[in-house]
Amino acid sequence: MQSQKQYIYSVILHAPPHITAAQLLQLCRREKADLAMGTVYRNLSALCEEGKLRCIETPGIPAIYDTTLTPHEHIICRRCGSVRDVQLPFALDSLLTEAAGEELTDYSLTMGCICPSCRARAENEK
Amino acid sequence: MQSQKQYIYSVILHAPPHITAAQLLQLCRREKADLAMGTVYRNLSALCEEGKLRCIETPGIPAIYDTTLTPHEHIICRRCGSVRDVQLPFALDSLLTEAAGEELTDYSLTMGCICPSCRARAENEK
DNA sequence: TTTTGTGCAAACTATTTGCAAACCG
DNA sequence: CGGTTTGCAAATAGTTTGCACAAAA
Repeated sequence: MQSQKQYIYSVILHAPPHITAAQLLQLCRREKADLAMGTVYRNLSALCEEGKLRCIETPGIPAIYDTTLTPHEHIICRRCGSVRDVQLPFALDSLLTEAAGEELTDYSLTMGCICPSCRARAENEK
Repeated sequence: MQSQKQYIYSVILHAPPHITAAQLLQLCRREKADLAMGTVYRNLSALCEEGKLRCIETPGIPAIYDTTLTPHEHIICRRCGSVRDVQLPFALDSLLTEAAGEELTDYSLTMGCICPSCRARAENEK
């Protein structure tokens, strides 16, 4: 039998580009009804450590797993929760390292917005 | 009797500049043994909404409350958890807004490092 | 007396972990 | 057989909330 890790990886590759562990579990369970939450988390962590996934942790909301490995940041709609990639036209980590005056082990950045469609909906409701 | 909110505010003003709700509770309980955790959280939230405090939420670690209101970012030692302010020599929010191409409601940034004293300690243990 | 604040305990959410059974080589 | 992976359930951590009572206005 195919390992759950491989299976989970194949599912996430064909899923929307930003997905939470719970959403992924739901997707997987369509085919494998007895897949356990713990297994999903364990394997997602493993895949992150292998460098096959990125995990975006943002305060207050569930972690989002991302299959895009090239450097980019994220903007999330505070109303509907949708996530969009943002390419910065400069090397943020160098700027931060310089400003901090010491080596960084990591940094975490998330931007918040009200996305265009939520904004439009809000307009309509006025 | 003085409201707990005023009391909590006065304690945090004289406490170390970055403090968690749990640490603050401990401090407060030296004088007021029956202060409740829920009360601390409720009043810290209220003080934040009044703009008297900033709350720095970072994935994986308890929120840190900060009495410094001028714009700055934070770097945290991944080994000992100590927090230090970092002044950026540029306006990050403008850069981010421009890169995102839309208005931001907020952004959250935290840098991680191994602080000098932890680094020194690690050297010694080699 | 109507509103507001408080202590307590329980609830909540996302994630992690211990363990025994299942699987794989 | 012996190490690894899984499902399950319980544990964890930080924070929030419901509620009955106390305080204040």
